[in-house]
Amino acid sequence: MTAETVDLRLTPQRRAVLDVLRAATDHPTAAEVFDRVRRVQPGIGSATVYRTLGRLVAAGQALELTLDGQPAARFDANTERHDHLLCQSCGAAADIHAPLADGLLADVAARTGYAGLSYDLVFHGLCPACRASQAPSAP
Amino acid sequence: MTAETVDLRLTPQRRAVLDVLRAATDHPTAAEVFDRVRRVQPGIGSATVYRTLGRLVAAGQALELTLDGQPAARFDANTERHDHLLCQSCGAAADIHAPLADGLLADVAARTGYAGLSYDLVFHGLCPACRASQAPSAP
DNA sequence: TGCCATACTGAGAACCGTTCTCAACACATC
DNA sequence: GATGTGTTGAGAACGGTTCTCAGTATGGCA
Repeated sequence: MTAETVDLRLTPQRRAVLDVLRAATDHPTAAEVFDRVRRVQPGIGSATVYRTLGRLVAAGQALELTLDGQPAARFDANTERHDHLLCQSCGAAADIHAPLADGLLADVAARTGYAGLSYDLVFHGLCPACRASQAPSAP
Repeated sequence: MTAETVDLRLTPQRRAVLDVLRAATDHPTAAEVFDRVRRVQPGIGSATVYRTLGRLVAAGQALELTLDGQPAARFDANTERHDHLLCQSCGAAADIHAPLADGLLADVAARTGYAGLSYDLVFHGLCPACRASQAPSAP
């Protein structure tokens, strides 16, 4: 099935949420998605946005990320296998590819007896902009 | 400093929270910690438990984990570098060591310009018990 | 075209985990 | 004992999310 062939009725509200998510590169929270969707669908309610995000995640059309220390979930329309990089200072979240060593997943499965293993890998650090702004200046 | 030398006054309430956390192997939520602490300190309030957990995390005496799809944070008194394994069916969380390939962190830092990188690695799968209970039985 | 069953919507209440506020208390120091 | 500081417990408040429900839109069918 193509990315368009969602297993749910594609109402204008749902299309708007999907469009906002696909246009976003900053891993918006549900509240941010709601905000952006309201610009094109002013009458939409927050329940609809939450419901739609949940459906999209369930249908594999979006990913939900819960990042340490952040109360609100973030959403990502990039459903390709990828990892995340999080700035501890400004909270920015970026996508990155940092595949695990070959065999690590199989090794973990063999050691633990778990089946159908997948993983989430999140890097934490200080982004270049925050490094620059926090660098100690000469006195 | 030793594990006992916490940078805060060690009141009976704080000791009880720390004891509960150290005795736990199941990554309890704050509510679960509260529940267990109340068995030994019946008068303790939830605010004290949340405050203490926050202090312990800030002091490096405990780790806070926020796991995808679970609204409540979980706590872990094992502050050694380790990863986690999460059962998608029963929600059990286990500790595991699955170190990243040498140089991956440096590679990510070099590629992205981020500094002071650390990471969280969480595996998802079906634990042996859930596998057994969900195995299709012959008709 | 009209009817029906079903799915979807928006508003707001409810819920849950967490944090805040504040008066009372405990403790160390003098 | 007086003082200052940090801690406590109760409960209110908060933010994010889900639930409820009446109204509406949609698709299938005759």
